[in-house]
Amino acid sequence: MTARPAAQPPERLRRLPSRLLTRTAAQVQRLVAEGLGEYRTHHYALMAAAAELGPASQAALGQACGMDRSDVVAALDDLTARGLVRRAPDPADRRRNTVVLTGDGERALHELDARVQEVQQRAFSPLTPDERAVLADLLARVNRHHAEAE
Amino acid sequence: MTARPAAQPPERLRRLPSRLLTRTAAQVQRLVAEGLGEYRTHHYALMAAAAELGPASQAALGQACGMDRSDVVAALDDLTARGLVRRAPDPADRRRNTVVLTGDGERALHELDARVQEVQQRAFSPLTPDERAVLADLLARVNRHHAEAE
DNA sequence: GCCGACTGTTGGCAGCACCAACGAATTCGT
DNA sequence: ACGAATTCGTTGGTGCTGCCAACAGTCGGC
Repeated sequence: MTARPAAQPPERLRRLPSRLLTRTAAQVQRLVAEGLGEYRTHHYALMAAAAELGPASQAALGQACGMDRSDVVAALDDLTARGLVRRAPDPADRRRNTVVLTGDGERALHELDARVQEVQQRAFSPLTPDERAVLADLLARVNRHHAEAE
Repeated sequence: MTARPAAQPPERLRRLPSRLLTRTAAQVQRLVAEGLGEYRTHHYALMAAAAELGPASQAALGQACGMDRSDVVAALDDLTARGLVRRAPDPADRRRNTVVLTGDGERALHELDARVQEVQQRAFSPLTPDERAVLADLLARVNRHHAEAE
């Protein structure tokens, strides 16, 4: 070993809040992905939305999850293929598909809920409960500020 | 207008710290990307590393920026094509390329520094300076925790 | 001198976030 | 009532970021 210079990130990057934010998000996202196993975040988001909204159109689900219509299609294709969700044309508005969670879908969602909660613990384990709350609050305010501006 | 149901995200997602983190990061990242204009974050990171490390190998730059060797190659290809960086074989170790910032590169970096700083202001504008410091500290601790575990 | 490790390079993949266009269906404006 | 504008699902792309595998050339330790 030739006495590595420690390879510290450049000063400008180390002090850059946006970088800290995106890199930490990437680390946590990686943990989440591992926790979700065979599912993607899109799958979990849509199942959660379907469970809470009840029968809803794809557009409604997409809007609730903040995802693009085309990505909703792809994710629902996966979920229907696994029998976790049913897509049926809405008789009241034939443009729409009514999406509902199947029994298997509900079971899968509960399972994922557990896995996701477990990951939250590990992801933010360096912080006390109070600190986690502070972090969530600060992030929520930043998030909201940028979301409000459409 | 037909009284939109507000399309609030599902409860489970709204309360999910990891989601808050990743979505906020995405919002901020978008601002950064706009601020960087014709450059990517990789470009800025590498130029910053090159400026602070002085003449260095691609491997050293990549390690400093936490990016993959292959991505370093691609980004440096862009930067050399724009004349912002020079790649020369290291006579002391012919495996390596010595990378240095050109005059144009330094000027471009200064310009980007300014743009990036301006973006930080806008990105975290809902927070007071104290709160920004708290946020940075919390993120840094989470970040460090996951980084230490290799 | 050999073998293992490192370097740059190529080429690939996955996830997430987008965007454009299209046909079918519905709603709005008048 | 009827044409225009809008909505919905779908298809098929794009870009950025973060990876990984393989390979040839080079170097270091033994």
